[in-house]
Amino acid sequence: MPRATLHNRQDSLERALHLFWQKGFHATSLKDLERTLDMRPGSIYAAFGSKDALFQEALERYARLGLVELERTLAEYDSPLAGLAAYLRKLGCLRDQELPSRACMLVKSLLELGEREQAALGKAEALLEAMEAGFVEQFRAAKDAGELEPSADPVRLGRRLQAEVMGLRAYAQREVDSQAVHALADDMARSIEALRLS
Amino acid sequence: MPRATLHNRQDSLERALHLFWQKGFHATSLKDLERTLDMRPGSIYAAFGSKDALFQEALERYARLGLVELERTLAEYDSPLAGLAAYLRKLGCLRDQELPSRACMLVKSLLELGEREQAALGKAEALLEAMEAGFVEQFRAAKDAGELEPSADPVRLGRRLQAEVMGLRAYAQREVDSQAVHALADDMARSIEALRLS
DNA sequence: GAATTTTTTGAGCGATTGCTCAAAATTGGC
DNA sequence: GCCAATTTTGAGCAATCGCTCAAAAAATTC
Repeated sequence: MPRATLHNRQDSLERALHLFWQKGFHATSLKDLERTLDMRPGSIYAAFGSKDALFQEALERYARLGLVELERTLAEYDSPLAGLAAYLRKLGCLRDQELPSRACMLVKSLLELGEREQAALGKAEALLEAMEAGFVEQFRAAKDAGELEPSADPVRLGRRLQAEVMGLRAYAQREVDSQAVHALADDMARSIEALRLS
Repeated sequence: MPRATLHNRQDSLERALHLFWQKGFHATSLKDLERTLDMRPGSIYAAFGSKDALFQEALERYARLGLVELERTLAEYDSPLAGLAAYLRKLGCLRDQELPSRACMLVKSLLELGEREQAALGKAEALLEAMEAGFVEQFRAAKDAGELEPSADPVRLGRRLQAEVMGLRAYAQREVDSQAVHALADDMARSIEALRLS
């Protein structure tokens, strides 16, 4: 058996994710990828197939890591509602970290991609739906635990939270004071906490 | 004086806005613009200077029309809070109209543009700030009218509403049931109405 | 209708796009 | 050290990108 592979595939994917998340699909050229991955076009195509396919793999990795982060946060709290509130506050602090972008890559893709990138767009939609399903499930758990009033609708609450997260992270992309984003996340977290019965 | 101008500048700008709003900056090519405006490259450049400059003009027109729509809605209600709630519900119905996109063009631009389009990006940020300022002003009016409790902070409320609108319209871009978007907008509107004192 | 002034045209520029593929380089087994 | 297997290379393709500019077309004035 011959020549060991020079580049770690996972590591290359991570670098590509970083680049796509920062610049978006269209603004990222293959030259950019060649530079960032330190790979020549042939190697990139051998490893990932096409720019579009590489982007889709990056999207999936992004969403998987995001879901892990959500579940890790929720696991720290016995109360489902407290977990969601903590998750929102954590999102409000994303701004302080050094990340490719403060906005959600799924939302960036949802807003940027068109019919010509339908496969990737469909993937982004599906991943957003999975995120929303996670929120709904958590609200259902809160209801089962008696944290919510019996008339509460977990589907509507999950949808609302999904929209709030989208809004929070889009807002965070603006060049506003870091404190403003913290306050916004806190306001949203309080709304969740206010749902708690007595 | 010679040759009357063949194309109405305002009309061309409107068509360009339509195209940019739908496809975004990067995915819109000059060939697309030539087709949509029915103008040859030379004419486009004579009229607007560059693709970037045309995009910026389109952004400004978009924001101006959006602000007019907001103020028209608010003017229909004596109560500031009722006006904002009605505005949210109206946004929830955007989906039903035949528009270039359900998402806000300012947010699309905020998430898509990078350093290479800094002028347009800065313009999008400024226009978003103007929108937020409008919300803040409305909450201040609500407070002055005694609709809000004295401890309410119009700046935080305006920021929150801005984020909610961003989230609502990003959510509406998804291929979800139209009824879900209506329900989401209604939930947000109720939150505004719930701020009203007794 | 000739002269003047402005608009419109469209071929085509240099640069960049995503991508291909034959050749070179690199490894392990013998 | 040679062979076989696999990866990596990078010149370069066809297409498209945003854009330019000399020439053609059109409208007004006299």
